[in-house]
Amino acid sequence: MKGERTRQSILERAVDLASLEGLEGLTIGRLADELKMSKSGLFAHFGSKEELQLATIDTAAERYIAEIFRPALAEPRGYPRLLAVCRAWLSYVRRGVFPGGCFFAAASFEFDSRPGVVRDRVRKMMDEWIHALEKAVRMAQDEGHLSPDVDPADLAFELNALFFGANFAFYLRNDTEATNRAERAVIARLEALRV
Amino acid sequence: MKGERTRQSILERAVDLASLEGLEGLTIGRLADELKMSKSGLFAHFGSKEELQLATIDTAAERYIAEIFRPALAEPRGYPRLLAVCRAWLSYVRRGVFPGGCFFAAASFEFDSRPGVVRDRVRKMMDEWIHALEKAVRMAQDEGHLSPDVDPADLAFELNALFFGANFAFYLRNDTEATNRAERAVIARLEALRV
DNA sequence: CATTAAAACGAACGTTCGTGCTATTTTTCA
DNA sequence: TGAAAAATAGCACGAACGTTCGTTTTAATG
Repeated sequence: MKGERTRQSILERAVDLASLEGLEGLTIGRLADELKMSKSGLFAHFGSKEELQLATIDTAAERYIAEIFRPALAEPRGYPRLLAVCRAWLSYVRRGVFPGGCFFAAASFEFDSRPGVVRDRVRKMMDEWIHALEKAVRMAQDEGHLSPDVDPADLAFELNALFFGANFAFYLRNDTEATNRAERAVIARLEALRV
Repeated sequence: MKGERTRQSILERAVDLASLEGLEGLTIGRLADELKMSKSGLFAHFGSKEELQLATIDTAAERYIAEIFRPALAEPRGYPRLLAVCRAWLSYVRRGVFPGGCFFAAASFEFDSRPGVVRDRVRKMMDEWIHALEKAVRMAQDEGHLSPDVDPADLAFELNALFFGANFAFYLRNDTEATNRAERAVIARLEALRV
């Protein structure tokens, strides 16, 4: 009972720290210090650093879903919901939901060439994300809101690229216009496909 | 004399290693092992890990420029050269010029929220890259090949996003269609702006 | 060929990493 | 309230980290 609460608070911190320092730069000692716990006490919750990393990814996924999907599901399916997902993504960058920028963009580039269970988990999450985007596109087509000619996988690829590009320009280049550029591009692309 | 040659071979290895493990994951001991050198002998070339990281970034930049710009400069300025840069970028992903995927995409996401001279160097390089892209766009406009209505910064943002998106899909998701999707999107966007 | 400077080495420093024990404290529940 | 269980702390470990040092090997030069 108590353990579960502690575990959750450890993971919330771990997510923030990992978004700043990377999943590999995430360190048990530093995490314990920040939480005023002993290394071993914290460690006991996970049994290995790898398990901590996996649990951190899962916790970040919950935050991601809560920020991106939950609000969009309130919109009617089809074009409005698709647009809501896009807007939610850009708002999530602007608001700095993760202090070091999108957790999954960072983890994706950190682990894209590092075989192992951590990479597998990141990849699984990103596969699900892209498939969810494709599904949103397909629904907009099914509702007759969007041209049936566009390949959902292609459009999902493009939208995701604009999101990651906004994250890059915003956090590395401090381009305060980044999310606006991305939003204009998204809307132009979607409006052109609207039927 | 000899030292300069050694230094260069160290840096070439360092670039490859850093593209796989990250600039922070790049380790002097591991690098020395791979090159069958002593840690201290290698270390003496740089004086600190930070200096090694900076030199590694510069070496990666040379490879980047050689792969992306050099071939494009052979094309006539304007639309052909702009398109050549885009094609060069996607080819550079497909051919795995860096074994762990684009060095600068990885470094950008690794250091986007980590103040310090390393971040500053990565940012400087990426600023130059984006400005070069904007310049290519502006030249295409000046030549009368591309609509003057589009903001070069906006278009450069979009193109770069598609490149990074291709790198992401190719290396993390093993989407072999990634570079084709990106190429289709690039061409569709540019053709629509052609005058 | 001898001299000198440059380059590489091996050993050690203090620190931090992840992990394994054992003991102690805190929480839970009959 | 007291026994059992869960959670946390303390301490130690071997390995790896970046870095420093004095020494030895190699290369360049008169």
